[in-house]
Amino acid sequence: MPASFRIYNTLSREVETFEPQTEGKVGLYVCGMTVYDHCHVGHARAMVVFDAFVRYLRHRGWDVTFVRNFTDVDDKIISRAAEQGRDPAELAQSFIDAFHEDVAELGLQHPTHEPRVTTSIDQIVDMIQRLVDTGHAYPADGSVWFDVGSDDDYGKLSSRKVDDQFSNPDKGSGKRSPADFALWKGAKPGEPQWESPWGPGRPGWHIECSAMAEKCLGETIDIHGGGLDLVFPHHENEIAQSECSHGDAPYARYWMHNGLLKMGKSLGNVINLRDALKAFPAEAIRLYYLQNQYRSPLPWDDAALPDALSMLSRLYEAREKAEAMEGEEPAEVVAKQLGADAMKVLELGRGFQKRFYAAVDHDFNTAQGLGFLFEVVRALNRFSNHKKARKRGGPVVAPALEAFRLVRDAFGIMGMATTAFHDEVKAKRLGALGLERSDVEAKVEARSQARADKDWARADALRDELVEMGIEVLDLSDGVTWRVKLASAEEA
RNA sequence: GGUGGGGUAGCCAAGUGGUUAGGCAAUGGUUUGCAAAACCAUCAUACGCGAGUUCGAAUCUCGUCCCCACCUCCA
Repeated sequence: MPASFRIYNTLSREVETFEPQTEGKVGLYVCGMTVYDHCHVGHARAMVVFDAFVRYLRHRGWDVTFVRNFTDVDDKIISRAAEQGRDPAELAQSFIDAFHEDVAELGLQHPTHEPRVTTSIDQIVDMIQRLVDTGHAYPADGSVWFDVGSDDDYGKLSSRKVDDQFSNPDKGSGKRSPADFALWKGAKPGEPQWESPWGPGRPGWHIECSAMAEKCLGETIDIHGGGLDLVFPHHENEIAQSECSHGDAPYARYWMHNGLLKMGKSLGNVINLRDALKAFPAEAIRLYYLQNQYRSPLPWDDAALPDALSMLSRLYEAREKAEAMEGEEPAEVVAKQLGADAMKVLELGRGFQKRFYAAVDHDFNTAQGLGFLFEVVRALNRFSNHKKARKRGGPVVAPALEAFRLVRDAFGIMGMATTAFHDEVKAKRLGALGLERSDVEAKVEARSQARADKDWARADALRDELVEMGIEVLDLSDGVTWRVKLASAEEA
């Protein structure tokens, strides 16, 4: 029996309790990429939000069918291909491959289905035919247009009135009304095209999602997701197409929209996901998105990923301390003997799951859920300062370790072994600063020798050189280690 | 102009009427050969402004001032 959750529904503008159509099952459709370029960090937010959402629902016992499409034929693909003298299909495929590489490194799970427009032409033509047959669409000059005036419900998702939005009539397109939109675009010479009852052409942008959703999930899907910028016109048009071709069946019961990243060409801060992944661990990028509520606009600047990496390091370092703790006694006994700090860790660790579920079940509030984890971390760090924590604290921190595992399963964060995490951070940060690991280690070793010789001046000079390079040296009680400074991250 | 969403301490940010959310930065302390890291303390009786409802409001109501997004391709 899956756990109940609540989610903000753009259709009602309220947080609602999710009611499945079929007991225990969730059908989720999320608008994917138009593959004319690399996935950037803005796309990645949507990818991560819905990936984590699916993970979480599955963790909570739901049987989720997750569909995310590719738009692999489109005006932008065609014009980009023309610019580069490439074949549009080849260009689209190359960016699909690149996307798969990028999101695999980002740690995304595969959707249940990943339909493409070019392999869904039959379903698209079929849906257009149904719309033409029922009087909701009309052919003109080799294209087919959706008749917005034929749909009384048009505008219900975006609360827009047709008259307000379209004051400038298009000329020469064959459209009856400026609000009408293309279902089928008549072929132009040299462009990709398919046969249809209305002549050769290709699908319009909106119809593909309606057709692919129907193909993979049936007439009514449980949750339709996508970026907030797609509400109008894309999702509004999807509703119109699907509901007019389905009779009474609603298209989607819940509409879930993620907020956008504050980035854009005008801000000059558009970063490709693969470039971000070169400089930062995937989990830091995931954490950056999930530490904010998914509906809020999210700032994007040079400090974003360094900050997220700081947070992530704090989590890994705390977990490492907890993992190192030993002991076999009953947790209560140890906690009582070691004092209030031990009691606090035990208490917060044991209470974590309930608080975490409560937060995330309420409109997928990952930020609050992670906030609770940081409370556990603070208590854990504090407890770890106790002399006897290392030898006897194991049972006390066991529930805290369970909390880390829960976050790993639910969000796909904290999934690495500690050493692997530190290695990845070093490799990526050194790469970003243009440093060789062997050079850094040689200098660190030289400094250790100077320290052993009590040549403090030389040791400090070497340390200054390292700091200058962007490396900070940590003299811990059990040895010397080093890390790449995060504050010097300028290139992200 | 239309539609929607916001304004919470130095910055980011959660908050589902009533117990210190959280993160980052800064300053002081513990620690250290000196640092760093970690921990502790402070900045924090914060909620745009003005009224109202309530025993009690960041949270509800009304008014008001700003900001942002979308309305053209966008995640």
